[in-house]
Amino acid sequence: MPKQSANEIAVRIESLLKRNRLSVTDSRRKILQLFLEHTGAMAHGDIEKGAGEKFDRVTVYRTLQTFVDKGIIHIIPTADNSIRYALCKDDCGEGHHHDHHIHFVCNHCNKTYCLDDVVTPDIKLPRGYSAGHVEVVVEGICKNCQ
Amino acid sequence: MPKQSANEIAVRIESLLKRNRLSVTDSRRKILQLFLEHTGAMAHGDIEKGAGEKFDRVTVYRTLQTFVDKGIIHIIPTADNSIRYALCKDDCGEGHHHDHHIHFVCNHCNKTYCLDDVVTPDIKLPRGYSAGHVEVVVEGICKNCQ
DNA sequence: AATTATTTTGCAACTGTGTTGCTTTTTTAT
DNA sequence: ATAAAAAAGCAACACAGTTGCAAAATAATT
Ligand SMILES: [Mn+2]
Ligand SMILES: [Mn+2]
Ligand SMILES: [Zn+2]
Ligand SMILES: [Zn+2]
Repeated sequence: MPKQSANEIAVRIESLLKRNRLSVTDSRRKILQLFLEHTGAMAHGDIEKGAGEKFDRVTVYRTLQTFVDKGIIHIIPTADNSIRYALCKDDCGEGHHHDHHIHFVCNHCNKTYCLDDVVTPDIKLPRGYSAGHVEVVVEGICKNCQ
Repeated sequence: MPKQSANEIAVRIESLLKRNRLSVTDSRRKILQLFLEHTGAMAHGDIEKGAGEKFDRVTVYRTLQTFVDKGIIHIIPTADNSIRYALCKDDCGEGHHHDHHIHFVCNHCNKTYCLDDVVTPDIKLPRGYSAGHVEVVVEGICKNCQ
């Protein structure tokens, strides 16, 4: 994949917003850009800082919520109760997330990764239970920290 | 298993505390009792309410933290960022939790269950990643809500 | 391009959760 | 019974997240 110019990225961001019937605003552009130029997942704090204190805290909360609702980003649960967000790469849309990959939290660098190629396993539940979504978070040492 | 008398339970609680080298106090007794007479997991709020507003909020926090540290209870992560606690049934101890079961959250009654008999699956990770703990939370409809 | 309608933002104020320092009370050891 | 150690309660605080509302920005219409 050739490296994209800043302009190409901007176009891509705008089209992503329009495709989701969202007004194109500074905060949405900036926050989407952060996600695109970031590999791992981001905590709310990272995003607030990354946006350069240019936007109000409330705007960041509302923007993230909007993106989750539209299926643009998804939430990653962690044991320490600190929500992380990451871009959806599957065919998620308004009202339906289809993220079937697992998540990895590195104990060393503390980064959170979407392992898009590792699908969630089938879990055999006891009689009477029926499964909807399965969430898997693996904790360990990541590629870069070995 | 024969139904235990109130007295038998009290003895069991006290011995559990002593085994973990913890002073036997009212709050610890009461909170352990809540866990024992409860099937599912409990949120902090449930515990605070269940204890009958008899103890300070801070005491409840500190008691739960102590129990987690000692390997008496474990934390269950959820997507909505609300921590739940449940008794450890495996051989957990101070500094080492060994809870290898999965967790189930019912979308209907909103209860959280430890499925002690369902062990966490082996996850095949991409080259370079090494797994430590694996956390699985399944969301769906529970036995009682079908 | 200008006007209007709609949506989003920022601000302030508030709520809820969890933490910390310190004093008093309770529990444990002697 | 006394002394030492641990835990509880209180007050104050820090921090995350929410809400209502007026101002600003964006989108739709003329
Ligand atoms: Mn993901
Ligand atoms: Mn459990
Ligand atoms: Zn790492
Ligand atoms: Zn249920």
